[in-house]
Amino acid sequence: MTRDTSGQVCVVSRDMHDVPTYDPAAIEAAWQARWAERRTNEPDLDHPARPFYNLMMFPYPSAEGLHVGNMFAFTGADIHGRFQRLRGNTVFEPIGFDAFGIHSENYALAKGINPADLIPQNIATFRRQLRRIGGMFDWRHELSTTDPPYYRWTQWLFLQLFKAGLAYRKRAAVNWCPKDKTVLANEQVINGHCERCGTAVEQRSLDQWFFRITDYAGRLLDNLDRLDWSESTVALQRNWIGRSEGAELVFETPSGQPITVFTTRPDTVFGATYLVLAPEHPLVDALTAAEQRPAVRAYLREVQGRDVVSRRVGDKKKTGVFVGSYARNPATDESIPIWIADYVLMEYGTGAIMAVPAHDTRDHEFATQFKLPIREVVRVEGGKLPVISEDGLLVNSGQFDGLDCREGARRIVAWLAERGRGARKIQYRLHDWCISRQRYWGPPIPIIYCDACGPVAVPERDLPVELPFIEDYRPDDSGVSPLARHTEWYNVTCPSCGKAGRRETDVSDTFLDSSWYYLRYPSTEFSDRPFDPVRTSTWLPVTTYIGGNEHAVLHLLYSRFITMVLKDLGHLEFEEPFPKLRAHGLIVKDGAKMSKSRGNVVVPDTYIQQWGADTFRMYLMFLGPFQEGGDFRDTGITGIRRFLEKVWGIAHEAAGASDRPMPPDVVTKLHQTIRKVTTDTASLNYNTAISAMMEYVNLVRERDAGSRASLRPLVLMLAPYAPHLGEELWVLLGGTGRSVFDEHWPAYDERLAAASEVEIAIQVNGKLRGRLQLPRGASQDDVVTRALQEEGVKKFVDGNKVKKVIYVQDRLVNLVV
RNA sequence: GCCCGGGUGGCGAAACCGGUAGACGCAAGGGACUUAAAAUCCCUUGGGGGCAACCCCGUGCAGGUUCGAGUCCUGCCCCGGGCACCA
Repeated sequence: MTRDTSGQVCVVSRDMHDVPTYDPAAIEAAWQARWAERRTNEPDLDHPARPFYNLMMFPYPSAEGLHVGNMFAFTGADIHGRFQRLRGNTVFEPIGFDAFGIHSENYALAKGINPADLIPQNIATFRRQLRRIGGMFDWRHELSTTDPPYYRWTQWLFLQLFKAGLAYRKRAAVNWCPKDKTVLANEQVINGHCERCGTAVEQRSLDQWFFRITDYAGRLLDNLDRLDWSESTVALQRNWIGRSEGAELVFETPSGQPITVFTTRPDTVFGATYLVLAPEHPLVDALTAAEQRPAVRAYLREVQGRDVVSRRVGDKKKTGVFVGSYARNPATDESIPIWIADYVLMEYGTGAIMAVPAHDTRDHEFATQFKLPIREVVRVEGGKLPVISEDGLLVNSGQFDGLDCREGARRIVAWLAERGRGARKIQYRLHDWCISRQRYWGPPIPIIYCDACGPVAVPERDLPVELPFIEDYRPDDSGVSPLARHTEWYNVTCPSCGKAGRRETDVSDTFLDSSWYYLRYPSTEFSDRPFDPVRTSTWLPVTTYIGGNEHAVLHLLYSRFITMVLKDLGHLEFEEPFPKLRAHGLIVKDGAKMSKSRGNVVVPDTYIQQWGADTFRMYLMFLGPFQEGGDFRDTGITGIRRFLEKVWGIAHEAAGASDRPMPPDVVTKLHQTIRKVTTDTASLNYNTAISAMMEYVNLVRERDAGSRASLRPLVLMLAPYAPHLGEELWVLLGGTGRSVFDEHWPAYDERLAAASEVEIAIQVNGKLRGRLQLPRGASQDDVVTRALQEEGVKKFVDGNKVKKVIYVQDRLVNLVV
């Protein structure tokens, strides 16, 4: 044993001679330098043999640096890329930084630094860490969403949607902190209070930009069927899009304007005993009777005083007010009262509902509270109101009595449709995408307001609209972005008429930045186009996308939407950017998500310093299944290091010795190992692939069978996991050339992987009673004969007649007596 | 409430299509080497019983299907994640 100067314990091989110390720090630094110098990770993007676009979700460069969760994700994705390269693909593995947004801005605010100064520092740290872990990144194509040459095209993207009528302005409620005088994101509102100062948050109505993603809801949903995605991610998207089948029904009112409601249960219309409008519903004013006006006004004020978040929290007491007028139930022709209540949301359906208190929990609660009539129209045996089930029969429903709910729904909608009082309707839960942020740290929305022309697009030749450096970028009480205070930036001439105009001061959502970055990577060197058509057709859509389910809805849905729009506008030839997506699991610490506020963030740097990047990479992958994640703990990291030391040792011994033939059992094990490591690596089951390599190494050592022939395939399989050691040992075992990653993944021979002897389990009545070592392919008769000679078996057969024999070739025999 | 995961030794986990439960690794205990320790190497390690060969029990719980169930079915319980006054 030796100790090096850093005090680390270094292990020498069991033979003690000629084997140098495994020093990961030195090896890793040397190979990282060689990769850069030899351009090992820079594929020819114009002439790839077999293009393989290996994409991973780019990080937000936080001030804390890469955490273990990021490392886990990037390592798993990098192994995939390196494996695919060894399989003969030309792998493009880019990396970049998602550096705009409220997180950076809030952190900068807290520290009193300008984000324009802070972010480059953070990126430098990330870059250093990403190199240190040995990712196969093509740094030529690095991008940051905060660079003007990038966000120029983010703004261009906005303009394409604007010109296509897919971007529009609408007043919408935002959270407003009256003390900090700023707009808050929903995540910044904790139980109705500002996360910073604790003041109760209010609603404010502001004009905001929206993208019409709801126009694409059906397509976004239907395409999911033909994507090769992790099931968990698909389920999350389905949920989010939230398709509901039902009907829109029309209720006449005395105002002359009918109220349309959406319902998933048109079969219950005979039980609709009142209507409820959202407080923001446009007909509220027209339908309010004179004597109810003060009460309605008071209620609207009360609702306004609440924040956007707690409005949506379900289990609270119902509030509402009667407007003083009545509507006509289209099925019964009865007059039913019209109420307003904030449990009805303007953003979903039509902002109005027919209340069926007998068959909806919320309506039932409301009706009970305000003493409104409850009429049962669905009967279920033994059911107690409110009955929600669709497995019942209609009652109190005129000519539809006795029908089951589903059939009743069809007939009732058809009947109402005939009389112009309703129609079938598919409703989605998805809302249009609000992209405005009344903030500083984002790309300015490229619009100029002109009193004569209205909102005018900034001409594309004038892009980017650069984000000006503003010393004091704190939000103020105007409710608009601090950009408005920069007067020379703010005041411009209208590009259309030349008169005085004003710039849009909102910046766009950071999810817009990340909705197209994968299109940019292969084309970063082109300054005059967002993505080059040839490069794009060569490299896109993305071959494999690996990322976490925290982005299952927003990022992945927005990216799909933007790609569809670009296809419809003729800029792309495909409409799904990520045909294959794999979600990795979450790395937690002590059972909880890592977060700064919990104080359980694990910083990888010290581990890498102590153990080396190769050991740490493999340890993260050995923790559990990549697609499930797990709890981070550092016990056991030593096991991986010991494994790499063993490989190091036998490789050095083999390199110094003359070659000798492999024993037959080692040959068998080698082919079995190649088979298992190949399938497991391909399917991202990295933990079991590593186990298989360990088993192989254990056997090679036990049988003293280290040789070039037995170790070269191992080194090739190990290389994606421990790339620096892979390179080093490849050279040691006689490899020449630029890199081990220019070599070929080892092949296995199915015949050689078949062991000549197998162990067969003997069961009596399904219970294990013995085992037999037999040559592969033994016949049933032979096995049964041999089995019956076994003492342990005889005892349980006990002279009884064997009634039935179940034989599974080379595995098991079961004697039923 | 709805939608996904998951529940297996002291711990992280394996187990092809229903076919020998616990591979691989950690930790722990014992031994070898050493003046000693570390490292390394060897052995033991799901629970219970037995001198032993062996036997019984065991994959969240209760049933079921099957020659055979961690795996399939029915009904529950618990944990993690997502959505949620969505009509």
